[in-house]
Amino acid sequence: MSAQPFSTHCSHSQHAHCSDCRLAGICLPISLEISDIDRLNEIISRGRPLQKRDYLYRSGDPFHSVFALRSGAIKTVKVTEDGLEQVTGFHLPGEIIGIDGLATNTHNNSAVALDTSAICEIPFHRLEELSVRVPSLQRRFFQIMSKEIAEDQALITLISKNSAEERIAALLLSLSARNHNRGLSADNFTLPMSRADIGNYLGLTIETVSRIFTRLHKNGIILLDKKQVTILDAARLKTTSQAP
Amino acid sequence: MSAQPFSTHCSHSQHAHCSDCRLAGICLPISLEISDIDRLNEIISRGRPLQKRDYLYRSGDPFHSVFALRSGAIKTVKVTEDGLEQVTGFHLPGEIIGIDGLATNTHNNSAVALDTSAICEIPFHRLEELSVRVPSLQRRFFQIMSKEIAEDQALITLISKNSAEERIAALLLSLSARNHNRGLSADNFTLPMSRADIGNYLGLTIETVSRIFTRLHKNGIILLDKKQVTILDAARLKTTSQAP
DNA sequence: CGGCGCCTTGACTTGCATCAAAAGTAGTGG
DNA sequence: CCACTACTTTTGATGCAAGTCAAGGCGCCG
Repeated sequence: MSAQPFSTHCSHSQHAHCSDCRLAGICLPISLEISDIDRLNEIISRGRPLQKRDYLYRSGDPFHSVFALRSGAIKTVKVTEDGLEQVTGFHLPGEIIGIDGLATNTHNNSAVALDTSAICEIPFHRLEELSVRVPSLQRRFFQIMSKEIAEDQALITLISKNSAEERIAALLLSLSARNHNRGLSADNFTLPMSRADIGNYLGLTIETVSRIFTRLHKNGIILLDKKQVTILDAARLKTTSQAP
Repeated sequence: MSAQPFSTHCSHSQHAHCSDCRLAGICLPISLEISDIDRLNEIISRGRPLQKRDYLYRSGDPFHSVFALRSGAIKTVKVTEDGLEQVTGFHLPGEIIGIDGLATNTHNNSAVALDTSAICEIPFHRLEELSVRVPSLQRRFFQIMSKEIAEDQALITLISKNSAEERIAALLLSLSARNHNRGLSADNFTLPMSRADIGNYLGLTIETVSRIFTRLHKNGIILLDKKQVTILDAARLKTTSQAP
């Protein structure tokens, strides 16, 4: 379609190829052969970027695709019967979103952009076809689902067994590790979400979140300017994340 | 092997057939054709019952089967790095346990009998083979996995947004509904788990669990004798389970 | 009978929520 | 570019739900 060369490394490009993507090492193509990556690439469509607050999908939407996040950040949200929102996860580039709709053919979460976000859309029926020929892709899929379960269970444990300070320290460490995993700085990154989102996710009020941040700051463990976090003492952050 | 006829309805029998099982309507065979149930039945093995406190599998065990609970009750437990236990679910007859090991080929939860429990073991590689010929079985499997995700997310919401009283009321209603679904009384049942298990599951201390039970009792909402629960006022239990 | 789990009850403490208000930041339009 | 409004974050003061500590009851089994 475009004369733009495939070799671009701009993560917002709508014309990249999976094998060129900076995130190939952590995204869906993990452990695929080059030729399989080509086939995967063919079924992926790259739409326009989402703006902050845009929905990628809404609870109740019919399920026909899963999505890979190329840049930006996404939160997934579950709305309860009584209208409360529960943030169930924050998603960074290289992560796969949307398998939640697989069973019922309907998404039962909503996914919202926290920032301008570039997305790869992967039609699920094509992925299923491809899975038949590429067993490692099928396995990769089960991995993603059960990673979701493991993360949810880790969050249950975090919320029910840890103090406010421990929960926030754990979240910072998780974001740090995931940034590091993407080849970015482990000690210096931007929080893509609001304090309200953090509070909602961790079962705390926004006031408590704020107070804990200033406490961590005063203790010389982190530096905090607006949404920019610098981890000054990762070791101490680790210890404060652990239950006594 | 045995001369015992297949028509037995005793749930502890090691010689039942899926199509005879009282739980056929809610267990794995849901929506299968008779002939498919036969094929499913052939790959299921029914071992001796587990005794209270016996492990069905332990975290770290190699994954080769999923299990259907025929009678009794099972809790699933996740052990964190720092050695704390988190109860992640209670499982009643007709429910499927053990898919958590699918991705890594290793169970990352443990499953413990809360009571004498009869189990059907379903070797996963045989199930996969059968799935190829029986698409509805494959779909059923995805359903089970994503039901697990939905339940975990519901628990996250419950713990992070609801008071102690609301959490316990919600648990009682869940147990009630699941009993009813099995054709048993919705208003009168036995708690298979200890107060400590309930507290662990809901993120509460055992003292709080006990106090809430006596409060619900004093308010005339439930009757409680040891582990025997009678729901006197289901409507009021429902309202106390909801956030204000 | 005595010892050991499990559960209940009471008195006290505390971490976090709530309420309230100010300070900081962003978005909009004249 | 600044003024105006609206949202987000911080900070402080106060109250309460649930945790902690401690003691006693009850059923169970050797």
